[in-house]
Amino acid sequence: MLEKNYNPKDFEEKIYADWENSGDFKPDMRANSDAFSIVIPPPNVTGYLHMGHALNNTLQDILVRYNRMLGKKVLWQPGTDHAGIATQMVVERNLAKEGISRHDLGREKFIETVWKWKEHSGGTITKQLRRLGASCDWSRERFTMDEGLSRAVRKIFVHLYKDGLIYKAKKLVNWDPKLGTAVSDLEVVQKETVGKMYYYKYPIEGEKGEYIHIATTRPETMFGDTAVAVSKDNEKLKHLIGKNCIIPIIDKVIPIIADEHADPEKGTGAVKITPAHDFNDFEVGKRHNLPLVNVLNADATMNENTPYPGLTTQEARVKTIEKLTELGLMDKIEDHPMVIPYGDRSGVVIEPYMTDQWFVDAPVLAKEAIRVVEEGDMQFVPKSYEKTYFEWMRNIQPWCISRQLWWGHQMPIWYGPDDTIFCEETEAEAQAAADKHYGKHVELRRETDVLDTWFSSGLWAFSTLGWPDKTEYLETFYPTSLLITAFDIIFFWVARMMMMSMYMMKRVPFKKCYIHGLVRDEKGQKMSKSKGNTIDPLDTIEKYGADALRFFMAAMETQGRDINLSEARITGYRNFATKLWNAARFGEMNDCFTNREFNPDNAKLAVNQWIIAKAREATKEVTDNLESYRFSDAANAVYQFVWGSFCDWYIEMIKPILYGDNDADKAETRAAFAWVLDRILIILHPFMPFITTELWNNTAKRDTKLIHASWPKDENIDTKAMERIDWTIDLISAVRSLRAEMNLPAGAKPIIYLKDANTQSIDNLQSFGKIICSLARLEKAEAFHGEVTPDMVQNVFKESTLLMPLKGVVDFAAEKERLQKELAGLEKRLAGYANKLNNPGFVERAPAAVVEEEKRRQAEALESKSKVEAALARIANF
RNA sequence: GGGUGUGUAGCUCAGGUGGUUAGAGCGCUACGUUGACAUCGUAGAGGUCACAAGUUCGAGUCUUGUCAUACCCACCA
Repeated sequence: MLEKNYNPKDFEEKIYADWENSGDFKPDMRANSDAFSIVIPPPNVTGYLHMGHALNNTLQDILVRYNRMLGKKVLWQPGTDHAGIATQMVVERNLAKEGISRHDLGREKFIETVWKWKEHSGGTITKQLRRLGASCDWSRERFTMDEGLSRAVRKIFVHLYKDGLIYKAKKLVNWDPKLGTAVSDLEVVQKETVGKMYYYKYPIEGEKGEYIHIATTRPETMFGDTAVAVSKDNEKLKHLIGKNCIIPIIDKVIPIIADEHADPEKGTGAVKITPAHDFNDFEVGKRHNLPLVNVLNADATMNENTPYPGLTTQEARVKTIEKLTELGLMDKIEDHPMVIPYGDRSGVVIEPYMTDQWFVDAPVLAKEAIRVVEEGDMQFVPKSYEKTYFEWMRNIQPWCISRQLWWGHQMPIWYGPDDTIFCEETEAEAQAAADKHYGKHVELRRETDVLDTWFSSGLWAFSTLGWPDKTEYLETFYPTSLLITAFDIIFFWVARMMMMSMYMMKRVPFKKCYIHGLVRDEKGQKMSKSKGNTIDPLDTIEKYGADALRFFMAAMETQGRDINLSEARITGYRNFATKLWNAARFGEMNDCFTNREFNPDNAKLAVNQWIIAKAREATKEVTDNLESYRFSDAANAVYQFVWGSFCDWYIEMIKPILYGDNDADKAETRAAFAWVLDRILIILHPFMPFITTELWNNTAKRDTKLIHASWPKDENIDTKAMERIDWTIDLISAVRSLRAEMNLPAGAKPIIYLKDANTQSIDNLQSFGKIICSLARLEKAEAFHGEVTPDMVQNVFKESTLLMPLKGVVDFAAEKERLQKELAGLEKRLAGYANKLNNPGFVERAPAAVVEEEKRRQAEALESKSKVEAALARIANF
């Protein structure tokens, strides 16, 4: 028995628990069928589900469930990411509340604390994914820091190192002074700000009263200047090339050099060169062999190479300007719009900073990753993201993978007493290598840096399947079929997975990559905690059910576009679920589910043939659209079929049969109803797994669970059966329009005569007369005479020449009088408008808006007039 | 500066290779409690498909340009 009301909270969690406990998400490894696999984009282990996850995982689950029903061996591999920086920050923040820093604890204790915290609050997001209905094989859940995955990380690291593709170098990197670590280019966000441009001058050595004028946004870095550059094409300044100038305050002599980096059009034409604190200057420095002078400490305070050790850059800037002014060297200060780099996690200004770091030779790895996409071994959906990918891959820079953090994969690097590097998978192997190298036992020191989180994420597609071991799962499911992810992660993750897999596995990590957009708020604004416009998907699920949220995501997902969250729309899809629920209850009340013996190809009644054909047509549409990743089209096809065909027409049309007394017709119709409802449950299941399962379980005793029901393919669609009822529906709609147009009272039961009907329509009228009369509320529907083709009949409907004798139903005399009165009124109004608008005084002097309004009213009245005239003409016959 | 999108009904958006009358949901108007459903039904109003030129028998769809808008990358002395 179905409950009267659709209440998803009553069954969603129960149904999920049953799937999980029965192992329904596990692939049947013995099955002799194709494999389909997806690896989940691992959410942060300590994260919470947000709308982006809801979208991402709904799309994955739809395809996973669909492919499972196709009978494939399906694996959806779940897991979480250790999220180095993010997690370390959270734990540090928690410690800070107790007044403890990580340094108080020490590295080992701190990592222990993080693990404890992970155990404690790590399961949240996976529980939330279950609530959404994600049918991942949780028995295979992995974590990027678990032993197996760590082994994979060490192995590939050593491999890359020995191939010369990982190297250590002292380079200028993006330095996050708050976190005290290097970060990659991708982790830096540029923000527009209004800053100041400082213009001042350096005295020329040995030429009293001569100066070179420079401009900078960061005067405090002048103590790190090791040259001033001028273009050799700069007519005004080129005479200074080869001379020296003096950095004021510290009175340091530096050369004036020729370099094309100095654009005569910009600033003063002369550029101070600070190789240790600017990426461009670093390159200039390399070209001219300039020394590097570091002026900052790791926490971005000034160091002892400056007159202001310990001060912040801001404080030092003020002091420097004061001093320059005092020395009479300041020219001017101007407001200057500029872009400043910030750490995307820490939110502080990122400093270019000289340190020893580890790099992956990304330009080399990118080659194969580019080639396989060019050759179509991996395809982006939508295809346009290929360009973004190529653009980035072709201009890729070495990837800085070392982080001066504690939480993460410690690099498998050991140093000997003379700093010789030993890179091995285990400490024992490193020790052995070192002992051999030195010819005696030595003490080794392990590299303290950990790896960028994305290094381990880059291995996700194969490390989760058991690599480096040769496992059955790796054999069966690699390369994975598909990756579904958001566009903002193409560079971070997709690109790195491609590089890592091409390097290590010599195969693509996934054959296709579906990229979706962002979920924004109602107004199209990006959701963010700081704006306070985030909506918790769990709240939405609580209110409307997981099915409604899922269907919303599917229905809104059109390739290449962001989704604006709309509560009204989610409500609409909850209503859709209610509608389906009630339709099922209708079936139950009419005893449709007792006899499940039914062969749809043997249906005799036209309505049943019709709905079966429609159901098959809808199935094909859903199938085709899912195959081409057109989620919205697939969702809309089910929606239209369920609401527009099944509920609006089929149920209405079978009422006379079900309430009638032809037992054979009744039996067939009941069985057909059950068959169609089953079909709906099957094709809707990937989108709304909960309600469909609940209805499946409550409408029959089944041998197969819905989640494993087989997806219908290659069916014969009887278009003839569709046309007959479609014709009938058109006729009923036409009559209904006419009734409304003629203001017929609800109780009126007129007769219609179909003018010039042909044999087909005569036949249709005879077959469906009862249905037509019932749904259009007619006394009788009869054919007129003559030959008319079906599309001409349409025109007949259109022109309203459908004959509808209404004597006795409508008082024509009164109606005529009413219409004539209305016409007279309209004519009077029209005369008024014409009078006004023909008056030059009005047109010239009245405000334009008023004239426009008057014209609009005139047009409106004209339109009404023609309608009334048409109505009068129509009833003139009676 | 380089690149990629977007601009269609009051709102939010669909509209594979050009092809009858451009669609949906919400909102709006009128009617309706007819034995699944008011979380509903019936009917209806509402569009110069941003603008301009071009290709074509035919353009929302293709080309070029303009305007508006969003995002990505790089740089900014």
